[in-house]
Amino acid sequence: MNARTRLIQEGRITDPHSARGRLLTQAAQLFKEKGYERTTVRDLASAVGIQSGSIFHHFKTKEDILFSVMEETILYLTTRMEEALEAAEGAEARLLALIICELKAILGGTSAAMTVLVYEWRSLSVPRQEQILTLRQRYEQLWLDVLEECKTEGLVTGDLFILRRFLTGALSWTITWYRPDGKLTVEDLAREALGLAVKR
Amino acid sequence: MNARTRLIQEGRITDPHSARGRLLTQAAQLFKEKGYERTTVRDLASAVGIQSGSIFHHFKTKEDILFSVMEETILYLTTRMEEALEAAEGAEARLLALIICELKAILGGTSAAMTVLVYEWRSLSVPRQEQILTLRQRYEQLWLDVLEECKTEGLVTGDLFILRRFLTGALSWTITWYRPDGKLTVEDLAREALGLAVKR
Amino acid sequence: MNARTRLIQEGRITDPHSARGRLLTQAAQLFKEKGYERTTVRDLASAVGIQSGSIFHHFKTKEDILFSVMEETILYLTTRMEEALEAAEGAEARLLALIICELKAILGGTSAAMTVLVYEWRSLSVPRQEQILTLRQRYEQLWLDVLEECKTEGLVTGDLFILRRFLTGALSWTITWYRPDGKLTVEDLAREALGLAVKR
Amino acid sequence: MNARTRLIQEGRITDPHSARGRLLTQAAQLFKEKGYERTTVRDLASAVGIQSGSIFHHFKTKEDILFSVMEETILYLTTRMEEALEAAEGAEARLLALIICELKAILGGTSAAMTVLVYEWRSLSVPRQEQILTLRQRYEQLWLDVLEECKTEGLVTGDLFILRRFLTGALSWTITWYRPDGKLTVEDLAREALGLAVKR
DNA sequence: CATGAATGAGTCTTCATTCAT
DNA sequence: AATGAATGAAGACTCATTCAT
Repeated sequence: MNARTRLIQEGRITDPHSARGRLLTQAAQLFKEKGYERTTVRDLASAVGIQSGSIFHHFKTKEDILFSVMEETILYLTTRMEEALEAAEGAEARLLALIICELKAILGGTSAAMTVLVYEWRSLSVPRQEQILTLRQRYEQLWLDVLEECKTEGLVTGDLFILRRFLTGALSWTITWYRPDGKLTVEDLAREALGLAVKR
Repeated sequence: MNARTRLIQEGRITDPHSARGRLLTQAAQLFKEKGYERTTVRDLASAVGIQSGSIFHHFKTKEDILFSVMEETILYLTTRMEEALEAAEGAEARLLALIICELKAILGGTSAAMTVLVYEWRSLSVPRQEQILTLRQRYEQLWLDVLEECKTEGLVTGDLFILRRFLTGALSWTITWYRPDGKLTVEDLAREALGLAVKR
Repeated sequence: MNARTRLIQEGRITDPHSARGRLLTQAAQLFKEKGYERTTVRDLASAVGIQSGSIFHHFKTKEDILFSVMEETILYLTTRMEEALEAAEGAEARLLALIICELKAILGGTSAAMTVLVYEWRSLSVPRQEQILTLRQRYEQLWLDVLEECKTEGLVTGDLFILRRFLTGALSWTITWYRPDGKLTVEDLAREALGLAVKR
Repeated sequence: MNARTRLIQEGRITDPHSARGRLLTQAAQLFKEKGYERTTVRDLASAVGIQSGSIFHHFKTKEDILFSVMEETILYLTTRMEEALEAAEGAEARLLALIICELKAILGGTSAAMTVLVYEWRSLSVPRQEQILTLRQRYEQLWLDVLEECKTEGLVTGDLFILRRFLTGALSWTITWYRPDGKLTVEDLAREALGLAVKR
C-alpha cells in the first residue's frame, strides 16, 4: 500500500474520489492558475459541478479550503519523503532522493498544491500560517538531517541552512519554467540540482 | 549621476518625490505586505495621504499601478545591472557583480517592488505580462552572457539556462528568510550563492 | 383532568412529549431568545436532537412552526381562562383571576410562547395573522365580559376597550422586567395590576 | 428654536433632510413595518432612492443603522421630555406632560422609530444594547422623579417602579391599536392613562 | 419517519471606478 | 489635480427546503 492510500485510510488526508477530495483537487488547480483571491467560490463549485452553496457543506469558509490544500499537501509530502529516505543508501543518494521527491511533488501530480503552498501563503490568516509552519518543521528537519550527513562526509560545504534555502528556492522556482514535455526529465533536473550542492 | 537619477531625467521612471512616485512606492510596499488583491485603492490612497478618487488622476486603473511598479522595477534593475557589469573585470567578478546586484535589489531598497514582481505575476493581465516579459528578456540576456563567459573559462558547467533558473529561484527565495539585521551580510550571501554555480 | 391534558386528548394541541411537541416547545424558547428570523431550522433541529431535514416531516415550513406555537398557545390560554373564570365568584374576583391567569401565562411555563405571540407577530404572513386574530377574539371577549360586569358594579370606569388594551400592554410588558426569583410574587403583581383598573 | 433643530445644530442627531437622515427615517419606517431582519439593505436603498452599496457610505453596517435609529430617538425623546417638564406646573400636570409626550412620540411623527426601539431590541448586539440602556436611564429617571413627586403628594400609591413599568407597557402597546383618525385624541388617551396611575 | 448532502435564491458587504463640484 | 459621494457588479456566505437513500 502506498503513502497516499495509507494516509487516506488513516483519515489524515481526504480521499480524492470523495466530494471533499475533488473539491480540494480543483481548488489547488484553480488557486494555482488564478490565485486564491481571484478564484471565486462559484468558480470552485462549477469546476466540481456543484452549486456554490454546497461548498459550505464541506468547508466552513473559503480559507478553510486553502488551509486544507496546504495541510494535506505537506502531510503527504512529508510521508513520501520519509519513504524515499528509507529506500536510499548513502548520504549523496539520500540527498538526491530528497531532491527527486521534492521535484516530483513540484512538477508532478501535486504540482498545483505545491504552487499554492508557496504562492498563496499570505492569503492564510496568521494562526493558520502557524499551524502550517509547525507541520513544515518536521519536513524541513528531514532535509537538514540529510544535509548534515552530507557535510560530515565532506560532500557539501558552507552553511547548511543557507544551502537548504537556496535549494528550496531553486527547486520551487522550477514550477515557473520546467516543461514536462521537453527532453529534460525530472531525474536529469534533479541531478543538475544536486550539482548545485555537492562539490565533485 | 547615478542610474536612478538618469532614468528619472530621461522620463523612463517616475521621480519618487512626485505624487505618482510616492504612490508607486507605497503600492509596492502594500502589494508586498498584503498582496495586490487584498490591497484596496483606499488603502493605497490613505497610505499616500490622499482620497481614493484622486488615485485615478495618476493611474487609469488599479492594474496600471501594479504594471508600473513592475515595469519601473525591471527598467531600473536592468540599468543597475549594466552599470555593475561595466565596473567588474573578469568573468567570475562579473558573475558575482550580477549576484550582488540582484540580491541587493531583492533585499535592499527595492525589495518590496521585487517581491511584487515575483509574487503578483498572476494578477497582471496576459497582455501586460507579455510587456513585462519583453523587458525581462534584456535583463536575462545580461545573465546569460556572463554565464556563457564563465563557461568558456571553465568556471561553470552544465546547462546555462538551467543554472540561471536555479539561481533565479535561489536568490528570489531569499526574500522569505534573509534578515538584514543578522550577521550575514548581503555580500556574504552573494559569495555563498556564487558557490552554487562556480566549481572550485 | 386539567386543561392541557384535555386539549391534548381532543387533539387540539400537541402532546409536549411527542416529537412534534418537543419541537414546538424548543421553537417557542428559541424564537423568544433569538427571534424567529434569527433562529435557523438547524438551530431548532439541534435543540431537539434531530437533523434539520427531519423537521419537515413534522411541519411543512418554518412559518408553520411559528403559527402552531401561536395557535396552540392561544387555544391553551383561552381554555385556562375559562376554567379560571368558572372557579371565581364575583366581578372583582373574576377580574383578578383573569389577570393572574394571563400573568402566569406570560411569566410562567408558557412564557416563551407568550413572548413569541407578542414579538413575532410581523413574522407571520397576513392570512395566518388573521387566523390567529380570530382565535384571539374569543379570548378577548372573556376579558370584555368581565370588565363589563365590573363596570356594572361600579368597580371600573371609563372606556372598557381602552382599559383592556392598557392592561394588555401593562401585563405583557412584564416579560421584559419581572424576575421570578425576586420577592415580588405573581399574585402580588396581579394585585398591583388590579389596582390600575379598579378604583377603591 | 425647538428641540429637534437644536439637537441637529449640536450634531447630536442627524438632519432629516441629509442623505443620512433620510436613510434613518426610512429605516425606522421599514423596520417597523417588516422588522429589522426582514428588511434588506436593498429595501432600504430603494426606499431612499439610492443603490444598495451607497448605504455603506453612511453606515458601516446594517446594525449601525438600527443602532442610530434607536440612539437618536432616545436622545430626541429625552430632550422633548425635559422641555415638557419645564413647561408644566405641579406634580399631576407634570405626570400628564410625560404621558402626553411619550404618547405623542409613540403615536406621532416618531412612531416608527419608537416601535423599533421596543420591538427590535434583540436584533441589537449586546454591547450596543448596553449603550442604549445607558441613554435610557436618564430618560427613565425623569419618570421616576415625577412619580416620586406624585407619591409625596399622595396622588399615586404602591411601588413606583412597578407603576412606571405598567405605564411603559400600557403606553407602548397603544401603537398596536390606536388609530389617529378615530375620535379619540392623544390628549384623551393620555388622560385615560393618567387615570391608571392617579387615584381620585 | 429519519438522514444529510445538495440546492439556489437571497443576504450583507466590499470595492474599483466615475463624476459633479 | 483633488474631493468624496455614489455606483453597481461581484464577493463570501446563509439557510429554508428537497429528496434519494
